[in-house]
Amino acid sequence: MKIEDEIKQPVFKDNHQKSYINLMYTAGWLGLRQAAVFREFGITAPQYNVLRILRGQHPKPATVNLLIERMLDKTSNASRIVDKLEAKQFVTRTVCPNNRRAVDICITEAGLDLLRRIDASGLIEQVGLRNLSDEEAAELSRLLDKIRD
Amino acid sequence: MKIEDEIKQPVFKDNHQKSYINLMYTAGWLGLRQAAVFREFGITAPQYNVLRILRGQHPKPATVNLLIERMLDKTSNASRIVDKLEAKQFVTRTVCPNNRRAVDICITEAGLDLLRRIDASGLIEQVGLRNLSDEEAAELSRLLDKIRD
DNA sequence: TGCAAATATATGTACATACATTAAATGTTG
DNA sequence: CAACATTTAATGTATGTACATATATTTGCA
Repeated sequence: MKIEDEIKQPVFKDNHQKSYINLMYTAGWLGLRQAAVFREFGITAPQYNVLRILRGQHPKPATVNLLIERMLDKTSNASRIVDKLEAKQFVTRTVCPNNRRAVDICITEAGLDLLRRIDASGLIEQVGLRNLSDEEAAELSRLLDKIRD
Repeated sequence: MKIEDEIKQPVFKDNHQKSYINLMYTAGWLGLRQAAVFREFGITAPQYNVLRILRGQHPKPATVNLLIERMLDKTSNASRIVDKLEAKQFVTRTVCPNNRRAVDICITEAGLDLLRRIDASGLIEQVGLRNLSDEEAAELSRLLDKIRD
């Protein structure tokens, strides 16, 4: 459905405004679908993103700083997301021996297993941009990079 | 900056995954900048969106249902956003006489004035997609519509 | 050495989001 | 018309977001 119909706004000031609104709307639309998948597995999207970063580091630990650097939403509160994952025993948190200000965060076997099950389900791909061709996906990424220049 | 560098992830599974992550990241990036503008005027982005919808209806009232239909994030809690706007006296809320389940929400003169000041500041345009040409903005919107098909 | 600045993380507060539930008013139908 | 279903909005709870502030540790340097 076109964005005009989705939000029942028949006319926009210009293509820039229309595209901006479409971008924010579509990100929310995708986020909702993604969240529904994660909910089946008992986590949220930010928690999933943190787990993926930790898997990328495994078996090395990550610090909160490293998580913030790599998270999609850089200003989100990594500490509290780690709190939730720790409560579910998907990560461990230990004071870093070399630098006692920092905290070493590691994904547990249960965390790795959860990611494996999510990957194996194939549900993530179904929520993605499967309607776009490879070329269209590349062009979209190019335009998005340009927005942030 | 390219998305690979923004989140320090040098390689993606495919263009679809890269583009998906880029979309979510860019929406957050734009949202942060937009929020900074609204903060200067004492409101948040969802509150601004509700005020714009109400201005579009003015002088007719809107119901909570109408707001939900037209909001960018359809699942957000329109009731509580209206609470905040009412506390700042940018909207009024009165029980609808024809249907006492519903609530008539109207933008006040102070609300209209706030929107005028935000528009006049030109700050919104500065946060938008000014790096894209008109054709690129149109192409982006087309791709986004296709994602949601 | 000692003290200020920088670093790393955690916490507090206000707001928003997501979803389930509740409460009141209205519609429907046997 | 009475019982039940539907509609409309508000509320409860858990999580996340944005930013300011606090706390502990380390570093730099006078």
